[in-house]
Amino acid sequence: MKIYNTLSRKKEEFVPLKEGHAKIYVCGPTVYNFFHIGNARPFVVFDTLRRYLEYRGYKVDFIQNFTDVDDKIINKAREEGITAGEVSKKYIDEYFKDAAALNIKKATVHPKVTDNIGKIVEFISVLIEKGHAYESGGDVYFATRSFPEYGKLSRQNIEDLESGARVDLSEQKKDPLDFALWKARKSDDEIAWESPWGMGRPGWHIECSAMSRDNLGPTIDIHAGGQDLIFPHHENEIAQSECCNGAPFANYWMHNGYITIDHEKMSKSKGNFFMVRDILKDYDGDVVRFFLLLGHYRNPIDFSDKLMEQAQNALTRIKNCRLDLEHIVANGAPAISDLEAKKLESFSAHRANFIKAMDDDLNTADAIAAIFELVSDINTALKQADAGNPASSKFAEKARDMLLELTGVLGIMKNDGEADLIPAEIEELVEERQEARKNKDFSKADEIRDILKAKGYSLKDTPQGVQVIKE
RNA sequence: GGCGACAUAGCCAAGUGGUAAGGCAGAGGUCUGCAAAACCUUCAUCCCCGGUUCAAAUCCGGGUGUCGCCUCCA
Repeated sequence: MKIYNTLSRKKEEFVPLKEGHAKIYVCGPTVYNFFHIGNARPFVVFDTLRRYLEYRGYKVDFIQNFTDVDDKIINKAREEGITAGEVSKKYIDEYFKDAAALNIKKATVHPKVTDNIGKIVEFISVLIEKGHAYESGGDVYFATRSFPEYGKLSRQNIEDLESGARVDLSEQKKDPLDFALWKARKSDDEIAWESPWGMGRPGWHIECSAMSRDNLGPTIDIHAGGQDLIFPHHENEIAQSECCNGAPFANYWMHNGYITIDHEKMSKSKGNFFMVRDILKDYDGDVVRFFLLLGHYRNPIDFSDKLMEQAQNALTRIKNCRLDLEHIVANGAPAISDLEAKKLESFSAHRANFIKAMDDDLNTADAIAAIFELVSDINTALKQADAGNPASSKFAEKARDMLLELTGVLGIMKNDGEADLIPAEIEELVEERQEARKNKDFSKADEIRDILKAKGYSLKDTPQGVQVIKE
């Protein structure tokens, strides 16, 4: 598979450190609020990367951290009169609820900063010993100029950065480019830990370096996150890790594009954001996920109700196909026909196209197109079968399995197995309607259909009998 | 000022040298008691100007426009 590597600005063949294994670290959320659709994009995109690698037979170690100490968390705790720990615990729980709705798998490990203070302190100590960091008034700073390769990820020239840097006189840096590894406690109510430099807490960048190494070792295969993390966050991580470990930090850097509102970046500071929690009131989680995978992960996606509607309608086409197949699996003809067997064989071309697309830097848009082509072929086959001999259960089962195989890689259709059982009361009404139809009492039949609709069940009259769909 | 991305039909969106995928919406038709779904048909020459080439949406140069990073941010 080819992956676009931000480090080289090229698509490169993915060659893992160890054959058949992939070590991936994704920057996770700072847990002081529900996450918004922009935050959701990397979770969904890189979860899809993980699913795809697993589909291709890789064993994937997937680490996504929680930043559970930070100014924002401390401020939120003060506002609400609770502890920072209570704030982060709450939003970690909420993260898992929304993530589950979006069908995002749990990481292999979700390390938290507060569980790793000792390792972070040790990491910083090594940087000081090696002359890459210095203590100043209880703070510790990374000496940026001690790392000659600084700027290699973001392609920033260190002199240009210097001239553009904002000078903050309140800080005790030796150089404006230096950044904090450890922050001294400023007031007694602030959460803090002991360290060789006094009470304080880790800076933002150092945590990822420390937790990545702790879980995956000094060099990893893929480090991923949003484009806005390229500078300074990921640049700083590289500096810290490579200075400390004396080894390359990550071989591949992947960065997803932004979610925009009216073509402007969605961000918490601009206030133009939509929480996933709120979006889920109007749309299913799989629609949200599908929407995020409709475009290439490196391009921006504009979020709007209109586009969500489009995504919902498109996904419904795939879901309808699946429902139709399930109905035939249960009610189809017993024997598979030669024509059907032939059709099934031809479907493998769609699988091949799907793989080809995903192999090309995770081209989910093309992969989805392959799924739609499969859907079209299935629908056409079912249509043809209607004419003469009815579609068989076996055919429907095989076709459904392939559909679920591909949609499963993208995680766009929840596959909790069995469709919801239809209550006896509903079954009775359906029977009653069938009886009415048989007697050509169509007004009664339509009346019953309306009643069922009101109860949340819609009906389709098919050659294989009536299909009941729970909405 | 430094670095970077993008510009394809009404809308969304693939395609990086060989004559425009896929989806949504729309139009016409088939099927159906009706409905729903589905099926068939239909719907673009790729921001502008130059250049390279037998051949360019695709490469090069120059414009125009939109957006982003350089400050917490996915």
